[in-house]
Amino acid sequence: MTERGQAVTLRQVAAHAGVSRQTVSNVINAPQRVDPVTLAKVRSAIEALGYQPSRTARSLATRQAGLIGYCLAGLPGHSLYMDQFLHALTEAVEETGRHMLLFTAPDGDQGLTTYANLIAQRTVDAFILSDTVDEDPRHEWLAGRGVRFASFGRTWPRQGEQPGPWVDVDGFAACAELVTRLHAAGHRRIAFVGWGKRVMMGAGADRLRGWEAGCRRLGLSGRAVYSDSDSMDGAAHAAAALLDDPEPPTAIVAVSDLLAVGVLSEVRRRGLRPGHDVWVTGFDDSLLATSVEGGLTTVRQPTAEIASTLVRLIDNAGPAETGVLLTGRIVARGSAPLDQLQQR
Amino acid sequence: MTERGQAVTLRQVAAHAGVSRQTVSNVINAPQRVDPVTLAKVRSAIEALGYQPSRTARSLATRQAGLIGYCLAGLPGHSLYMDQFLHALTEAVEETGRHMLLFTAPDGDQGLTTYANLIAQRTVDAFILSDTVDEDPRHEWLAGRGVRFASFGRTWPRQGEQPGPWVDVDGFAACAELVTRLHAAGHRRIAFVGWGKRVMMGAGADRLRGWEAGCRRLGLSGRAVYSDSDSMDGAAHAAAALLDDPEPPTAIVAVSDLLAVGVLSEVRRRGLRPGHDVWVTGFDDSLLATSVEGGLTTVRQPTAEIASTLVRLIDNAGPAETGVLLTGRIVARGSAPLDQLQQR
DNA sequence: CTGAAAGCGCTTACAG
DNA sequence: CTGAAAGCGCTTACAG
Repeated sequence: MTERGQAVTLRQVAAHAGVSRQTVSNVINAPQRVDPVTLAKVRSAIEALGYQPSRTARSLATRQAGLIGYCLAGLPGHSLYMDQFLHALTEAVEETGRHMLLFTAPDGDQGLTTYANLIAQRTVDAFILSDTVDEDPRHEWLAGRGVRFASFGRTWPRQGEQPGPWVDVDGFAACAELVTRLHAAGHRRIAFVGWGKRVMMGAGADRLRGWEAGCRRLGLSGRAVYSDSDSMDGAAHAAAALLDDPEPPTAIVAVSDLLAVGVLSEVRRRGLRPGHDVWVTGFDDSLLATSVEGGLTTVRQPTAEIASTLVRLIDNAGPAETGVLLTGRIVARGSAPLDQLQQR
Repeated sequence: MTERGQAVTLRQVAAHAGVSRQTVSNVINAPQRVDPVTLAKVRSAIEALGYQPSRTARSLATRQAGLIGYCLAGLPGHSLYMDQFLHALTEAVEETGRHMLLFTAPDGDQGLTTYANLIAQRTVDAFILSDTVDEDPRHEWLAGRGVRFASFGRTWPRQGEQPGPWVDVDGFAACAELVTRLHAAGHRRIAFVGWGKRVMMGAGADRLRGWEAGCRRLGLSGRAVYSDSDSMDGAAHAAAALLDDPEPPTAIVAVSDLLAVGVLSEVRRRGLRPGHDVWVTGFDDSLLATSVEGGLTTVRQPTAEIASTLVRLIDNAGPAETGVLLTGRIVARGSAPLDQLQQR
């Protein structure tokens, strides 16, 4: 209760309970090897004094920071989804008794310096990587020096294997399934709206290929267009090009929720009704998906599972498990009222 | 280069340089009191070995965790803006040589337990609070036990003073100015779309009152409606009510970017042109603002300044500076092409 | 200006 | 089952 109240220490608990400091430590870290009577005595002393071990002291002794590093992506506003992800990740890390250490890093190799410093100072025990891009240099760099990490997203190396453990959501499968189910609902002209070609890589390309494969399998020849920016407006223009076609699509699969909302607005502006005249789907199940009228049909990422798997992979030193591909679940809403029963 | 390469320690640097460990410490922490020759010698040893002091050991000795705690708000997707804020905050904290420690907490008093534990374990030195709500219990609780913190947002206590240091953006002034400038642009019927009454508090109420005051000052009697949910759809319905009025508004001030985008979509659906037939403004300058066609006129929060001020307040033990009210800047875009020259 | 000593608050083998 | 000893890697006064 005093200003910055002198924290209670192990020593005080020991004195209070009339045992050695050693024993107090055992009560906390290895209670099974402590006599029940002693245990109770020490525990009530801990209770009475409100003792909690100092993380710092413990870290020094155990050589474990108890902190997992996570780099916040550059300014522009990384995907809306990352918000949810970060929350789930923080919870998953906390479940293992550790905490998340947030940091920022400049782009380019400078960024690696930040990772290096964090390791050199032993500030973190491991890293979680996200916002993974094609040929991401971080993975190989970290793996090369034996730093523990797990990546949300693949680096899609042109050759060789994915360096280090990763978790990803199968965008290919999800988009292919979207096509299958739209087809089953009667659609024959199913288009795709993707990110601009320059950023059409990694997850974006994976989703595109899934849509393509879905169409091919059914003998459909849909058209794919690309938004010139990662914005609703860019997607609206892309959708306009699609809808101006003499044979316009009756369904549009968008690579993200944000783009899907842009597509929706173009559909509405033309007096067309989403979910009736034109069906529209997104990806991520971000807050936008429940924010539009009727709701946006989208692919929900298994966020909690992604997070807990990442944390598990970090501790799995062995190369037994190198990658985990999770399944996204289609959530049907008004913008594309897919038959629930047909859901596999 | 070895697996989990044994980190270099002070002792090794001392041996390498042929001085005591003490002197190495001085080179790092008080170089001015070290002989230039020794300094150079030690520094080159540090360089050669790639030494960096262990944060944990240093923390134990200095009794400073070097970590600032920040609680991630509950799931639903706190404001889009919080993303930008978190990034800026992390950078500001890093500039003082510390890092951000992220954590989650259940709602209610349970949440306070998490804060208490973090302090008891001396895991963090201080907290940054955000997502502040009316009568937020955290502030008083922390202040009461002498825990350092700074709050983004006021708690709007019904009586008494704001407990502890805070930083906020003057939503009242920004919305009043919006009204003034819309009026100067010729608008006479300026409406407001706010958050549902249940959440109409804190920042939301502040902005509403600013709009009211702006109207009153000019003798305007605008209508305020509330979205029944924090969604584009809710805002679209609210806007519909407004536009169905026999004397519909020619300008609509929305309490957030998300609601503004909902308003925009309703405007467009009616074949009205934003920025021509109806002017629309938002708040936050989130990524949505540049994502809609023509862009959304909005109020930009001085994010970097908010963040750096918070960090400064944390270290200012003295009660000299209790609160800082910053000014939001109106960013004019297509949805409400306010005269740039008129900007004060 | 430099170094020997004590200490930060724990944990980890290791005796007893 | 319990305790005395050593150590984690630094910093902080304090002699010299």
